[in-house]
Amino acid sequence: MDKKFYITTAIPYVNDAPHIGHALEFVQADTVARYHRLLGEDVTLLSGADENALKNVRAAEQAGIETQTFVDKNAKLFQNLAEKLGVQFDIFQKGSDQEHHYPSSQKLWQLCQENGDIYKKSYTGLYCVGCEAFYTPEELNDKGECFEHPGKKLEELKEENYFFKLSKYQDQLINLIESDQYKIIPEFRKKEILSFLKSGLQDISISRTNERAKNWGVPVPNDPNQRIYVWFDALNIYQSGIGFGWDEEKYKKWWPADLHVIGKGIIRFHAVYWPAFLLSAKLALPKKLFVHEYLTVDGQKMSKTIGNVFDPLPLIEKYGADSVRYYLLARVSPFADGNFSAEKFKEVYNADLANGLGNLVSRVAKLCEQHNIKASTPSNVWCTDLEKFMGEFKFNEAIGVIWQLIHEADKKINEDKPWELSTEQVKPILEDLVNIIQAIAYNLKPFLPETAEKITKQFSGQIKSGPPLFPRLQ
RNA sequence: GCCAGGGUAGCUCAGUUGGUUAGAGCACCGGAUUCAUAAACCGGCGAUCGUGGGUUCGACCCCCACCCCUGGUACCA
Repeated sequence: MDKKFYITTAIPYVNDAPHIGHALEFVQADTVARYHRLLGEDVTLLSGADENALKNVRAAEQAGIETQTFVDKNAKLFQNLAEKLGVQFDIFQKGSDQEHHYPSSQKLWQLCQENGDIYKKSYTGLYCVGCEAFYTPEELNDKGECFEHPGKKLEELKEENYFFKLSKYQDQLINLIESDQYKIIPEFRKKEILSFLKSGLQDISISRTNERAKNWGVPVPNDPNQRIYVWFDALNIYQSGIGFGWDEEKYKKWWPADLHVIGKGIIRFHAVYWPAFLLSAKLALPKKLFVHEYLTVDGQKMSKTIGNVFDPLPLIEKYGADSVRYYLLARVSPFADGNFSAEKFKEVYNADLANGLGNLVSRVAKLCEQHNIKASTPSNVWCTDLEKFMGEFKFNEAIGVIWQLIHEADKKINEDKPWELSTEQVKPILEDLVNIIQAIAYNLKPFLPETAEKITKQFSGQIKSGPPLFPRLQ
């Protein structure tokens, strides 16, 4: 039996189309998944759609269509983006899936309930009728009004909800995270969560009335008047997608998750709420949480009001999935906000892909063609330190190691000047270069799968020159 | 306000336990070359290391103050 590796992306809200930030996360997760497949592990990559959020209901209302139709349509946009990026989701679990996800989430609820961690309590908060949402005082302007509806007074509203005893798990969580039994990467995020945990936890509300939820979402077991609050069921997509509550065999095989990949904005839900729910239900905890940062566009945060939300699809159409993957993996730090700009993209494309990788492959292929070189069987070994960097999620450094090979090969060609030599003299030199190219192709597989495949094909059997992998842009 | 992490060449970043002229890639300029996508290779330009003090024989690296940026500071109901 191969070792299993279960990895997930975050489950995005589907109240809008995906943007370049989603592409970043998809590509990171896919790269890790592909890498583990190459290590010979049995891998499942799950993504999905958080469809039960009230945001979706409102967005559907605005669009004037049924909520279900709306989320189905948007979920497809995310799946389409993944496909266009060469990202292979083995499972895409929808939150509105009544056949599997509903009973699964209700099961989680019941397990927590059996353990005595769910209780009813009334919640009092400031409610904006216009937004149909509660706000905390900090979220309001200096007049105490919400920003969407200035001039409108907020109501103090009271509502009975089910609460989860988060406070009960404070010490256990601190221990689990401190000891890395649930490992949070990078370290500064771990510290941030620990300081949050140590500041003391309050219980959280995990249900809404039907009225507030607009009758949308997973019903609370044995209470027809309430729906499960979206975070409780959205997190459970990680389990409902692999059989929890509907296929125990499957669930047993894959759970716990070996890795959750998420953005910094939702770390609390994944580092605190999620493990607490699982502890309460007496289920195994995920092993690792990798937290990436955000992308800015032209140095600014993406926002609808600024109007700079960047759609990656046209970019993929024009330059190919691997060009976009390369930028996101090699030129965006995994642990710091990265920037995306069209100029920078073009610069990187020309310097690294066209002039670097593409040109090296072209020149070696041509020389091999001229001297009738046949490729030997590739040896498929990882570059020095690549495994180390991958273990630390340093995709940019891992790729840097591959590019080191490219530069060395280019340098060697210039020194050896194979074009001045006879076929007999040049043969060992070219064979050496072919080995290097094959090594580059193999190491590229997790990052640029399509390109790796092309090179592997070109450098097997009789080697011939071909069209440029990455045509230079003017 | 408090907590955490940052401010190093035009841009993105490296800089080990403080120690000779602070590094790399990209961009830019020049040389040389042709196997290659006017690509590769070689060389050059380019940093008072946020500011002001201090410790030390010696600090980008330690201490103090200040300025600026980012994230967190929860029933995101």
